[in-house]
Amino acid sequence: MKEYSIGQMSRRTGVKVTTIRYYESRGLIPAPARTTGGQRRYDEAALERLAFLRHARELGFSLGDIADLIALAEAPSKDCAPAHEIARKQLAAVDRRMTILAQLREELVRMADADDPGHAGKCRVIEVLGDHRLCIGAHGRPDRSADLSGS
Amino acid sequence: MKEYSIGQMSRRTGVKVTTIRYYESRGLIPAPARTTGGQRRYDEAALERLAFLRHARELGFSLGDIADLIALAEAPSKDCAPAHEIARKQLAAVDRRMTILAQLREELVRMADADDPGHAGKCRVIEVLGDHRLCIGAHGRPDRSADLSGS
DNA sequence: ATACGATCTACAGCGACTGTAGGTTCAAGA
DNA sequence: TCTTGAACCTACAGTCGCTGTAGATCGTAT
Repeated sequence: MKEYSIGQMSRRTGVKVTTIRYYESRGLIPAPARTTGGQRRYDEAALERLAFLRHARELGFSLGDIADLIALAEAPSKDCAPAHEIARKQLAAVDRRMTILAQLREELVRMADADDPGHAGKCRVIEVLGDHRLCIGAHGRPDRSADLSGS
Repeated sequence: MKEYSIGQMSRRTGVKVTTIRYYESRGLIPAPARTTGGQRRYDEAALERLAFLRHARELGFSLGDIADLIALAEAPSKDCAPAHEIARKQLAAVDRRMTILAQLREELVRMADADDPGHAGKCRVIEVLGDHRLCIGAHGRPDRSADLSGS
């Protein structure tokens, strides 16, 4: 059966070496076997778990959510409503982010090709960013608690 | 001329009180006038600056970028190429994020309405998340450095 | 005058990493 | 077999952008 060093794990999943160790320290992946010299050696299962982790992180799940998911997956079945709840929550968050990003993209486009770089003097980038009146209240919801914080 | 307490600033811009103080401590907004009792009193200009800040944050600019932008805006014109550079960088980042989010959204939708919550037993949420083979390498770029980190 | 919410400072803590220092191990080539 | 040099190890501090806490003070409406 195949064995992987932490570096190979990193290359195969795209998760940085330091981050893999961090995940281990957080209990998100089990402590792997070690060589006599103390280096980590992972098996196929560990590779899959790490890929799952990377995947879930990309989906925007917090490490806490992921831990919950893992616990759910390892618990003797039971009710999966909590898992749905987590997924739905993430979906809502993603939708929110996408909406904002779409609006923002337009403004950035306006900014980026406002005038050729090099032209000194009037600089639309700063102008547009400064002229928040154009969009204050358009995206975001002033007079309510900000939802800038992620997750 | 109107004056605003920090709480009013917060309500008007959607930036939390603590965050406003944080921005001040980071030098992103100037220290405002104070009442004899020591409470902050802001003017219209400060309100605009804060709105700008909120706006720029929503656009995905880092506080560092924003500081640069402010410096550029306050400097005696000069060359605005750096501002363009920042805007273009952000635009690229936004595009990247949107692409990823769009793909992820689909997976989340698949998960979220995989089966009605309540049905015990098989839980597609965990199943889908576990079956990362469906997407490993599809989004994200394994074998390259991960770009999970923001900004 | 009193009450009560808003504000003050200072500082610790969070999430999710990332980087550093200083040492050890492993695998491939000479 | 020996030697190199990349990869690995631990421990811990630092980053970013906030957020929360404690305990005191302020300001305004009644």
